[in-house]
Amino acid sequence: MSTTRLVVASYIALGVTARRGPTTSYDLKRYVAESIGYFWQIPHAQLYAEPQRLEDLGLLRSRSEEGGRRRRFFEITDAGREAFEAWLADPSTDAPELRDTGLLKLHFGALGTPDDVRALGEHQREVREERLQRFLEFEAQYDGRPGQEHQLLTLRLGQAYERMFAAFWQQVADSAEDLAEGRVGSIELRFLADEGERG
Amino acid sequence: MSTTRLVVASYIALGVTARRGPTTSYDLKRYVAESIGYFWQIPHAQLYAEPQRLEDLGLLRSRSEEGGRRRRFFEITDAGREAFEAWLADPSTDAPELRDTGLLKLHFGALGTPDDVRALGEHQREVREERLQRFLEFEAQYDGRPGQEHQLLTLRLGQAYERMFAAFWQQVADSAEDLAEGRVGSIELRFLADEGERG
DNA sequence: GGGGTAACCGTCCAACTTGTACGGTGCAGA
DNA sequence: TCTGCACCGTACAAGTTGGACGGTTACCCC
Repeated sequence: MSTTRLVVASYIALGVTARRGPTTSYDLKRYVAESIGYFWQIPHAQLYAEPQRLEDLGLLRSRSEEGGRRRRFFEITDAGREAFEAWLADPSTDAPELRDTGLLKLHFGALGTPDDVRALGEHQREVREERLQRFLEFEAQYDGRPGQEHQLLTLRLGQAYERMFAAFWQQVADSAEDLAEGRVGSIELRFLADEGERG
Repeated sequence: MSTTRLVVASYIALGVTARRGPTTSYDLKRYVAESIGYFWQIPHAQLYAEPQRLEDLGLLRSRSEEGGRRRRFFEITDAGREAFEAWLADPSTDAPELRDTGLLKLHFGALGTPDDVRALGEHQREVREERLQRFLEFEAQYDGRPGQEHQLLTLRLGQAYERMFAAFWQQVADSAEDLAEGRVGSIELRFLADEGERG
């Protein structure tokens, strides 16, 4: 943490602070848990270390409460806002990662039994449907205040995403036997068939 | 690395070794780079440390070449195979993660300009289409040898996945202005419309 | 055959990250 | 008043990371 390079957690801290005004690390932690955390966990220790570092770099400033909980509020500086906006304006990103142990188990499926694969498919479908359900509920909570449209869009993507995975895993479960017998061709992957015609 | 708990990298080492027979850490590194690595990077240092640890746990055994490169080959033991198969047979998994800086930038899109969002959308669409292209080429390389069906299925999912993201980002680019003016409702997310009717 | 270079193979380690344990404050309800 | 829970933050041991380094073999071109 002694380097001057900004990492993703830095921009989360800057972005949340820019949006919310005075923000404690605890606020940051909750913000992440309730939004970004659903697809990208940040260990909370980092959300305490990072704002400190950003203050040293002049991108945030802080003031602490005198009494009581002595909470420490961070605010974004002009330099911080500039750094954040430069990041936003740069469309390039690191290679996206997808850490899905279920897919890894499927990858190695041939080393197990068809029953393993079917059970995996069914369980993963359930998990994905629960997540979908949660995401649908989140959308209902949106209150239409301006400034949330972009989040809403990521939420919609999340919904589509979970739907796609649920459909995928359902097919995996349905075709576990076929797969084991080498008939991968018979799996149509219907869930993406309509997509193929998009032009 | 002194604990006895197995992590994902452990199962990758066990699985690849089970499938390939005698395997060096370097082989492991290449295997990961050419398959799993496209959605889940494992630092190579871990692929050297992990087999050593697994040998200490009795799940792998090794023998080293005498001369030349003194390569160290690992093989799976019965205990190792058992541990791996138990893992495969367990359909539960850790919460999947999706580390996508592009989505994060979109999340904070309201703090930037519509042009930022459009540029982001266009760039991300390109990136996704390149990945899709690569995945389509991979499929052409499959030789139909048995035992690869499960990988092929994950590859197909990867293709659907990239297609979906490409379509999503295209829409983001197309609707950057609408978004900035609060008209998120006008974004149909066509790319998932057909999905919605799935039972 | 010699020289260059690229792929092969592995180790090391300083810097960084992570999870977990801990310790305290303030509020609300029993 | 007491008890529990949400709030708020720190500390640090253990583990992870990426990049530098160093040697070997195969191959190609001259």
